[in-house]
Amino acid sequence: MKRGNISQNVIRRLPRYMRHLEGLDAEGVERVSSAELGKAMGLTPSQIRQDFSCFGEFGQQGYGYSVKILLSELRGILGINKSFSVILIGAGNLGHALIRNFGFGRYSFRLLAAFDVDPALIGSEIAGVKIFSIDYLPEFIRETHVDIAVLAVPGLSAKSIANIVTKNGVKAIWNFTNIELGMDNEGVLVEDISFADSLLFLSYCLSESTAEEQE
Amino acid sequence: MKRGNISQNVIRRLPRYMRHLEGLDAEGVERVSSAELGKAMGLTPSQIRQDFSCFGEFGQQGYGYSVKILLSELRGILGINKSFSVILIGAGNLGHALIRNFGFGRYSFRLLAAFDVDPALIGSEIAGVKIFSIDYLPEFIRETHVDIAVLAVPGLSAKSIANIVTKNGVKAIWNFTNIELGMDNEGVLVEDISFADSLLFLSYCLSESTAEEQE
DNA sequence: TAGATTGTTAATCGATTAACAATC
DNA sequence: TAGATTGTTAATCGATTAACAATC
Repeated sequence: MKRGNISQNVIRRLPRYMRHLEGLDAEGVERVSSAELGKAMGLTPSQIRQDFSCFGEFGQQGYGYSVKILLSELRGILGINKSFSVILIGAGNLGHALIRNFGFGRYSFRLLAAFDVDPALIGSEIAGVKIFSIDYLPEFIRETHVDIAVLAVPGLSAKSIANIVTKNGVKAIWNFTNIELGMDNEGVLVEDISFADSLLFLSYCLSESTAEEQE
Repeated sequence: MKRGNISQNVIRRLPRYMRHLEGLDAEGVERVSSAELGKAMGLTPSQIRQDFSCFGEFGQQGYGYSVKILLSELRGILGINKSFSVILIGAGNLGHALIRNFGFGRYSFRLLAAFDVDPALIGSEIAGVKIFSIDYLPEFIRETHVDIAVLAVPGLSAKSIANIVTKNGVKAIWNFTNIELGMDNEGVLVEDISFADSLLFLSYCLSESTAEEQE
């Protein structure tokens, strides 16, 4: 499987493809063409075929794609079969929401533990996930293989915790704080979820559309 | 201000510019050149100047940009001075997190009210925000101008609630559910925050980088 | 004035779309 | 076989980068 210079645009579309195909699979649909999928998702058939062809030949001329086969290929490409291990740092409201409602297991992520500074939380359990003191974090990471650390802490502690986890060998950070960690921690992958950026995009669009109405 | 065909790429960079400039402003920095800003953000000076020039001429030759002026221009462009009104639907863990920790007020969003189905929550207040029964939602929207509805409900009720809010005149939906609303509700803006898509992107990158090591 | 840096035009690069031979 | 649809190559379109005159 020789690849590595596939554009981010393509990769960011893969989870969407997967979700749509899961939907079709759940409905009992067995085959789908790039034309049908494109119509449902608002993409051109060309783009869909180009995207898939970055990774292999998953379809059949004259037939289309088998939903189940394509789904299983996409799962493989996205690394779902690797069952990456995850720890959560910060068990506040957002941390609770992630543990209880996100469903790490749905895509085979293994949520091993959560960490917090609050003595009222330490030692307790949420939906089967134990909450440890953050003091125990470095030791835990050294003793246990952790792929991904979820940062759901206040912005102020983001940088110091990012340092702790990267120093102790975590490979990736899923960053919910509004602090950009990118530059400092070379070698670690960082994926930001910025609520503010997302809402401000909406704000821009609203602002534009109301401005048009007044013209 | 004649514009309207500015690419999404540009617009999605604007909040990042704003945050960096807020940082500089807080440090007391008064001026910044596109070269300095580019270095700090990992962008080319050319791109930064191109981006800004979509909206006007905010700099001075030989000097650069006044941090305060640029910041205020960006705020204007993003619609922050319009103080858009927001309601939150779903006051579970994620809803709590948004009310308590997100800080709608920081960018002048006015969070008017929250809605939920849980009788234990209805009538209570979180950080000054009242929680109403979801039965009251249509009436509330008709009586009060609501720009943005935040959907922090379980996926199953996403579509029906999206219909309710759009029918009653809400202009935009900030969608935290894993349901894509785009196609159905024509005329309403939808911005998705998909936790799963974001984590799966990380999963892909991790998967690739571990594959490389084994070569 | 000389140096610096913008705003903008032109050049390059990459991503999307269209077309079509291959083939199920 | 005939019809349909892929995978891929070529064409187009758009976004980023480079260059430079304008000017503070």
